[in-house]
Amino acid sequence: MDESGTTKAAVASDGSGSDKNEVQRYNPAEIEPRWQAKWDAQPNLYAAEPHTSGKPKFYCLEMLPYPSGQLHMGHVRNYAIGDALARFMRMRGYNVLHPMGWDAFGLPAENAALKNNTPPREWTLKNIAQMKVQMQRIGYSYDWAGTEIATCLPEYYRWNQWFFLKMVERGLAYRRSSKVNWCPQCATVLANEQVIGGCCWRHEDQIVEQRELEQWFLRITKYADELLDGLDTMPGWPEKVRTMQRNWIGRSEGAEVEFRVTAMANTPAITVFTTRVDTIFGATSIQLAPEHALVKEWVKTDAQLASAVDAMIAEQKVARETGDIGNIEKHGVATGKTAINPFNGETLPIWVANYILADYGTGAIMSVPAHDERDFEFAQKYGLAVKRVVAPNVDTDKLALPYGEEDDAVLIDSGEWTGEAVLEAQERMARFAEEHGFGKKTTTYRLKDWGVSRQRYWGTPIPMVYCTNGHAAGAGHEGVKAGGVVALPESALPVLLPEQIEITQEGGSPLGKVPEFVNTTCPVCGGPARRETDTMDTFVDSSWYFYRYTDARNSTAPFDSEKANYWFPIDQYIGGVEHAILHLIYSRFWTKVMRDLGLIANSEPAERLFTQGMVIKDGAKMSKSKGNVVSPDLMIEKYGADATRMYALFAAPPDRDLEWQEEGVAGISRFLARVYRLVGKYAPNVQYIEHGMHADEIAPEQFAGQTAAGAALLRTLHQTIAKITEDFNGRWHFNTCIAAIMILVNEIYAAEAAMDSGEVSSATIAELLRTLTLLLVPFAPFIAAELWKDLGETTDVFQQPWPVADKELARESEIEIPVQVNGKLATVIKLAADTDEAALEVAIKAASLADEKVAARLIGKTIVKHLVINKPSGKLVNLVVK
RNA sequence: GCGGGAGUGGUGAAAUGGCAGACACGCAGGUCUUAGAAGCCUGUGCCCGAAAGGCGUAGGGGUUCAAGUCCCCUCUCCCGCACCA
Repeated sequence: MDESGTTKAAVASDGSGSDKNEVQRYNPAEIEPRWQAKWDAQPNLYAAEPHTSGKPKFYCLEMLPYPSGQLHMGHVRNYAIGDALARFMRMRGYNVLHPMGWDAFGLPAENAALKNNTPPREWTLKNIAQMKVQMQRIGYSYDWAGTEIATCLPEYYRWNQWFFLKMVERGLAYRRSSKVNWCPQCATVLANEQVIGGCCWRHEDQIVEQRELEQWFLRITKYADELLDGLDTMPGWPEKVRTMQRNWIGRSEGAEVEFRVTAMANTPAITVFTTRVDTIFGATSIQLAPEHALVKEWVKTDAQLASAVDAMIAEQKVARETGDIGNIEKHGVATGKTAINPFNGETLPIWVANYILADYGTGAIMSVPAHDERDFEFAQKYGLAVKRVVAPNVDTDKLALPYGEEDDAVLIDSGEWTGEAVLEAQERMARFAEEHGFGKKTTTYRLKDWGVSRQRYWGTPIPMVYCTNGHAAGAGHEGVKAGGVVALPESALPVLLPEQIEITQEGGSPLGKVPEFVNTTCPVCGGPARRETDTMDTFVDSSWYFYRYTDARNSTAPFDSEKANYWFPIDQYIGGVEHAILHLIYSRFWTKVMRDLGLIANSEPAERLFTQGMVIKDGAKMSKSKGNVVSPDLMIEKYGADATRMYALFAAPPDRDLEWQEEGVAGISRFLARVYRLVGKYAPNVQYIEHGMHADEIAPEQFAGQTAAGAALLRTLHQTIAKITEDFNGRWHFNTCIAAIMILVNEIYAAEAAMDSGEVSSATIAELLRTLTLLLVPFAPFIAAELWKDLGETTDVFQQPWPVADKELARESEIEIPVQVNGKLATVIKLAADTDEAALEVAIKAASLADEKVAARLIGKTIVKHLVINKPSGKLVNLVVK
C-alpha cells in the first residue's frame, strides 16, 4: 500500500493518457436504462426475506395509486420518500417489505369505456402496465414480483367478498332502506365521507341529491368508541389527522329527554337530544327539523305549515348549492302545538326551524336561548322568552347574552336542582329522567354506518342473492332479514364480474342488464334467484390491501396470519393528507374487524403515518384544468430519474408543500454530474482496485497519521454520515441531508490540488468516494450503482451496510468560539480542540479579552459578567457590559 | 365562527434558546473558447460608505446574559370542519 509516496497522477493512472476533457460526461440517459434492465431481470432483487428469517422487520408502505395511466409528481414525491427510507433500512440490516399495487376499481374506467369504447378491464390493465413502466424507470425498490396486486382482479376482490360474508355472519353488514347521497354525474350513491360541502368528491360542482334506496351498510359505528379512543394511543400519527378523525367521529355525550305533545294522545312524544340537560329549566320552546317525522305528519292537515316547511327545505337546497349553508339566516314557523317539559310541567311552543339538522341527534332540540348562541339568535328574532338558569361565577352585569359559564357555575331557578354544580346536575338530571321513564343518558356520533353499495359496474360484486321463493337467511346470518336475501356460501366465491358488458350512461346498475349474471339459483333451496347487482365502494379494496401484500399470492385465504403478524403493524405508512378521513378511518375499522375475526393480532394498522405535502407549480396544486402539470417522463428524459426524484426530496422538507421549479432539477442534475466527474477522475487511481483492498480492511489507525487536508476531508465525511443517519431516524429533513452531501462534494473539489499532489492519501480518497457513493443510495440509486461499479466493485451497492460515523474522525481539531458582547456577535476566536478541559475556560476568557474587536467594544464600559456557555453543540462567550 | 399549519433574501429554503440566511436556484463579474454551450473561479439580505459601521426573521409587547426559536396580543395566507344542540 502506497501511503507515503506521491499519489500517481490520477488522470494518467489508467495508462491511457487521457486528460481532463476526456473524462466521460454524466449521461443519465445511458446509465439509467442500463441499470434498470439489469434490475428488472432480477425479480427478487428487492424481495423481503421470509417471516421466519428472524431478522428485525421493517414494513415500509406508500399508498397505492389509482391507475389513471399517468404518474404525476405527487406520486413521484410520495414514492421517493418511501423508497429512500426503504433503501436506508435495508442497508441498516432490516428485513424490509416494500410493496406496490394498484387501486384498480373505480368510475374512471367506466367513463373511459363510454368515451373510447374500451372495456374497463382492458383500459385499466393497460394503464397499470404504463404506470409500472414509469415507476420502474424511476428505480423504486419495490418487490413487484412478490407483492404487486391489482384490486380489480378476482384473485384480489374475491377476498373483499369473503370479508363481506364474514361481516354478514357477524351482523356487521346489513341491508336497509335509507336516504342516500346520490351524485347524478356518477349515477351512484356516495358515502357521507364522499360528500364535501354538499357536493360530490369527484365532481366538485355537482350537488348531491338525496334519494331513498335499499343499501348495504357496514356497521362501522359499532367501533366508533374504539376508533375514537384508539387515536389517543397513536403518537406516530400526525396530530392533524387524529384531530380530523376525532371530529369526524364526533362523539357527543348528553341526554335524550321526551316531551309529550299537549292534548294529542296518539302522537308519539318528541325526543330531543341535548348535551346540556342541566339547562332544561331554561327551555322556552321545542324546535324540530323540517324533515322531522312529526312535521311530515302535521303538514298533511296544515297547508300553511306545509308551504312554510317546503320553503325551508327548498331554501336549504339552494343554500347548499351556493355553498352558503351554515350561514343562512335562522328562521322558523310556529306549529301552534305545544309540548310539556317533563321536569317542571311547563308548556312550550313547538316550532319548526331551519337550523335544526334532521340527521343529527334526534332532529329535535329543546331551545335554551339564555345559554345557547343559536337558540338566542332565534329567540330574539321571534320574541321568545329567555330564561336564565345558570349563574356564572363572575359579575353577571358585564356578560352578554347568551350566558356562557364556567364548569363550576351553579344552577338557579331549577326547582330541586337549584344550587347544584353544572356537571353534577347533568349527571343527576339524566339519571332522574331515566328513573322516571322520560329520558336517558346517551351518546351520539356524527359518524354513520358506511354505505358500501354502488350502482356501478367496475367494482367488487356483492356476494348476495335474492331468492325468488323468498327464503329467509340461514341460521347465524343474523344480519340478513327475511325476504329472500341469501348470502352465498364461501365455495361460490369469487362472484366474477362479467367481462362482456355494455356500459351506458343510463342510471341504475349496469350489472342488472346482464341476464347471465343476474339469473342464478338460490344456494339454500336451489330455486331461481336474482343476484345483487350493486358493487362495493372502492374504499373496501384499499381498506385491507396492505395485509394482502404480506402474502399476495395466497389462493386459499386473504393472507396467512403468521405472516401478517410478523409484518404488522406497518412501521411507516406514507401518503397524502387527503386520505386522513376516508381511507384511513376505513382501514382502521377493517383492521379491528379482522382482529375480531381472529386473523390478526394488531388493533391498528400502522405504527407511524407520514403525510407529505403537495407538489405545486406557480403557487397552485398541479392540475389539468390549471394547465400547470409537469410530466415526470419529461423530467426524466431531460435530467434523469435520479435528478428528478432527488429534487423532489431536496426542494423542501417532505411534510411541506413543494414548489416545482425546473431550474432546481437542472441544478441537481449538475450536482450529480459533479459527483460523476469526481469519481470518474479518481476511480482509476483508487488504491484498493489495484491491491484488492477494501475500505473495511483499512484500519482507523491508518488515518491517524493523516495530513491536515486528509483529516479535514474525513472529518466532513463522518459528520455527513452522522447527520444523514440521524435524520433518517428522526425528522426526515432529506433536503438538508442532500445539502450535507453537496457540502461534502464541494469540499472534496476544493481539495483537488491536495489530492492530486498526494497530500491526501489514496486510501483516504478511496474511503471518501466509496462512502459518498453509499450515501447517495437512498436518493439516487442509479448513479450510486454506476459509481460503485466504476470504483471497481462487483457487489450490489444496495446490499452494502450503511456507513457508520466515527466520532473520533468527525471531531473538529480546532474549536471556534463566537464571542458576543451584550448578546451581539463581536468576533469568533479559535482554540486547539485538545486544550485541557480544566484550562479551557481560562484560555477562552483570556482569548476573548485579547481580541481587538472585542476590546473595541469594551472601551468605556465595565464588564458585569463574563459568561462562557457550554453546550453540546459547542462553546460560546457572552460579555455583559455596562 | 372553531381546529390545525405557516409567515425568514429576488426564489426554494437552513438554523437541539447561542455566529440568521447553510445548501441550491437566479443574477452579476471573471476564466476557458475563433465563438458559444458546458465546466471552473469570485460576488450576491438591506442601507450608507473607501472603510469602520448601522438595520434586519409579518407587526407590537414580554421572559432571558442571549429569541427566527419560548410566552402574550394583533395582522396576513393556506388547509380541514362548519348551525353537531
